[in-house]
Amino acid sequence: MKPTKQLSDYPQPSVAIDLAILTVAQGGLQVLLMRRNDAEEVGGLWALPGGFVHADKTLDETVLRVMKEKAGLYEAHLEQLGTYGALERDPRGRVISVVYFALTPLQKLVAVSNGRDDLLLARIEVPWRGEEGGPADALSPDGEKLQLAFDHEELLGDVVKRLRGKLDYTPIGFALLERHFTLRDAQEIHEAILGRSLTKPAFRRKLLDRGLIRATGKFETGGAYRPAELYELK
Amino acid sequence: MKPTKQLSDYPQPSVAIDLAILTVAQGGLQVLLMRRNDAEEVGGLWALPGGFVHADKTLDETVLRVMKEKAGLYEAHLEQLGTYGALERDPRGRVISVVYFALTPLQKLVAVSNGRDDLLLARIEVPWRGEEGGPADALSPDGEKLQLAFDHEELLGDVVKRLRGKLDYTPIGFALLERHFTLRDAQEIHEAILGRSLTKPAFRRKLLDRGLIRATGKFETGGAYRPAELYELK
DNA sequence: CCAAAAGTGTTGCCGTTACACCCATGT
DNA sequence: ACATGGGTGTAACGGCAACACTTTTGG
Repeated sequence: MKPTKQLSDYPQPSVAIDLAILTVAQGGLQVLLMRRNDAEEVGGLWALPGGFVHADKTLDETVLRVMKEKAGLYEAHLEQLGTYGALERDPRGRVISVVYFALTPLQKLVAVSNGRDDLLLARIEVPWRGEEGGPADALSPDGEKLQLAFDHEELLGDVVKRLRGKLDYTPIGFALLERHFTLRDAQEIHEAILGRSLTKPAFRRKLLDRGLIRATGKFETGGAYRPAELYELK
Repeated sequence: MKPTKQLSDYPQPSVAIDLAILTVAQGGLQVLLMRRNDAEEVGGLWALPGGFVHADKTLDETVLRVMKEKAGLYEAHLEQLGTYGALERDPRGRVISVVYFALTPLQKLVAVSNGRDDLLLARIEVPWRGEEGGPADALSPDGEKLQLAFDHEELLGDVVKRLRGKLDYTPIGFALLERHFTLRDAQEIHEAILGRSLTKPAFRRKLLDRGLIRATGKFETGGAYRPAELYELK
């Protein structure tokens, strides 16, 4: 922050962050989208929340600012995905975006998007399986495909790929659950992210044998039939 | 590229790429360092090659430019690691760096660094094992620890961590070998990256059973004792 | 024939899966 | 009592590691 000296004699790109806020609902991954109100090419399209990185702010500070100002969210599991620098990705000019994703349980998001017509929790649908990648589709609650601004479909595909890849060797999936959860909850989260069903006993033991979670001795209430035990992350 | 409209009313950071060019030699990971000749804080220190991203160049173009101009390398396995945006990481001003790493066989690098006293192939030493992370040390050929400019020690640690993590579920290690290689060559590469020894039969079969490599029918020449068969990546 | 390194066979361990079953609870 | 979902026992499979072993070459 002593801009007395010119660091580069060339015109520089702008730097922004884009943030994919993800949760699981109705058996599938969902992403929080925002309607652009620009008077330009992307006006009216849905897009990931984002914001420019100012010279006196770190990347993390900028992500937190966007998460709070644009989506009303104050904390979540945050992770950097990567940086996208294609020349024409933003029709307004040269913008390089550092992409982050946030994971949070559904309850923290519904309060936010309710009553705002510029925010939408959209279902993510990936047309691919396993190793490959590619763009992902965002679907409105009616089930119609939404056209996203910029390269955000590509980007959303990359987020899902990263998430699936890290799911079974990190505790990342638990960021989508409340502090106390049942094993069924955990399984549903994992199934929603992977897009396939898992066998119950295998899943249970995998979690327990790894020693990442701990039984609390408490049980869920209110449900019909036998209540399941509540667990928590160690 | 129609910068007619102001994208942001705030002062923007500069964007650079930093490139860790890695190879394996003498049983260990090595990185290509460059001596800074600035007249400022970092002058005289060793650092990763880097360069600013101009408004009309993509990130990939910039990485290729740096690799060619600064290190004389024309192709390699290239991968984006992440983006570093701490405020004071560059004492000259606010610079955000997108960090890449390149993997290439030793032979392509020795020709480059020979005869240039501003380039050095430094041994990487990581003071940690397994899951954890942290900064990595760069050692001169004499074995003395080099002080790196900026946050490059931290960054180098992150590169090694990523490399180790991806080593056994991607063919990334083969980027450090020539097109034809023996199984012993491959094992030495893997041992150098992981920093521990592997058992021969297990390693052989792991590679062969996965079907990633193919025997060529040719054999190495010139060595003493029994020649090993040459393999190639499928 | 010997040394050194290439390459193979056998065994056992361990994490994961599949399937069948028992258990606990609310209606 | 019964339906429903929670939770467990057991057996089989497959990847992987360790060890001992055989094979091939140069000297």
